[in-house]
Amino acid sequence: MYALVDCNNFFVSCERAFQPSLEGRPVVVLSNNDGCVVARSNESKAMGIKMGTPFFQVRNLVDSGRLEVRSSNYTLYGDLSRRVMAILREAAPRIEVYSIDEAFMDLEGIPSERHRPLCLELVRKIRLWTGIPVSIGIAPTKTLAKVANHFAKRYAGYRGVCTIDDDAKREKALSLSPVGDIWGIGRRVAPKLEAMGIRTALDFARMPREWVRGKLGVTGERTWLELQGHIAVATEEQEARKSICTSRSFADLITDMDELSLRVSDFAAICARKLRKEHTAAGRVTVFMFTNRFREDLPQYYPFISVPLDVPASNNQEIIGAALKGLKAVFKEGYGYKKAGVIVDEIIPETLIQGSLFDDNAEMRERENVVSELMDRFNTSDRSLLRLASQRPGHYADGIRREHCSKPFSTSWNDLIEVH
DNA sequence: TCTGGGGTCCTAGGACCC
DNA sequence: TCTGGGGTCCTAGGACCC
Repeated sequence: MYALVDCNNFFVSCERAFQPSLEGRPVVVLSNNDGCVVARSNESKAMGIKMGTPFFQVRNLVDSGRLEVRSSNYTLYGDLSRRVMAILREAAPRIEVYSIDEAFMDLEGIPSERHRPLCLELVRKIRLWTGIPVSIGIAPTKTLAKVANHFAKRYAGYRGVCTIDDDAKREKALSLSPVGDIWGIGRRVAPKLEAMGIRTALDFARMPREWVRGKLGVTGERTWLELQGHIAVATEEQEARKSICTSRSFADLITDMDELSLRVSDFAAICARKLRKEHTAAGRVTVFMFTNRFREDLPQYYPFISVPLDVPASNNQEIIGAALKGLKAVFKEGYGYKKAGVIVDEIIPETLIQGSLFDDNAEMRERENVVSELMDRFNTSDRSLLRLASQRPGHYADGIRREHCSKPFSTSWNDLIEVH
């Protein structure tokens, strides 16, 4: 059996954990650059505010005092996530952190009569120790655990924990779930299924396997199997990521190559830092940029360029150097850039780096690696005290709109350094 | 005026091989 | 005019997730 632990309205709950005045109020948290609504409290959901709503469409509610708003504060959310996951790790032999606010626990080895009491205790403990409310769904497959979690979240009677452990419960739950709510059935496929009269998860589960395979491929077939109670979505060991992307929208359009270079340098430095943190190196650096697609009155340009590295690297000098080389190759004057980003991929463990036959810079690389590691000891994920001259001074979020940001309540080391 | 960011997997088709 | 069959690997794009 699996238990899916999912934090309720996670970003909003993180804000509430340190600002009790938000409790019981309609609250939304915005995406980077204060662009869209990405998290909502139950109260703001009840007001009809949809996920992804552009902020300017609900700003009047904020101005008139009917809605609370916060810019996203990932330092805070990341820290609280880490604390929640730590509690789960103590409770179950194996957990898979699926996203910042969700984890699957493998309940193997725990007697079934203990499942619900254990999970009820976890709900209580996580709330008490971190301030975050969570819901838990228990079922024989991950997809069914997702379904159970929906019910745990929706109906107070479950006290935060819902179990699907027999066929009657399974069919009842599926019959009450719209097909589009199933994990793995997305925006594109759901309308097609509905048009064919498949409206609930149970309708879908009752279609013949071959039909599902033919219409939706192996991924659809896996979802179908999981709804029957057959495990088809495996628990992967946490492997190294295959790509890392750092990108941001800007508060204002950037027209100047030098200004854009500073941003791209920062994005590349953040990517390189993440590589080093995971003890990996990338074989390719990709740079992209976008003009503002909503400004149909302005000329549009969205180049995308990859720069291969002779030898996979993770130091700031090489990653930034490659990114700037790409930027110079595609940058064009006369456009207002709204967003840019850097992707590093072809990632391998640093222990597997092989020198190139034509690499006569091995010694220099070694020095650059040492310099980057030294920088890591002084920098945080928010701010670079040590940086290359091509990067910007100040906070990484400078030039990105964050007008409603709360403090990093649980990780104030940053600010202490600054005060000293 | 204002519209996010970061991932994974699968598949089809092209390049290339024998 | 005629010009096979069967693989693998890579990549771009689509679909999905949070």
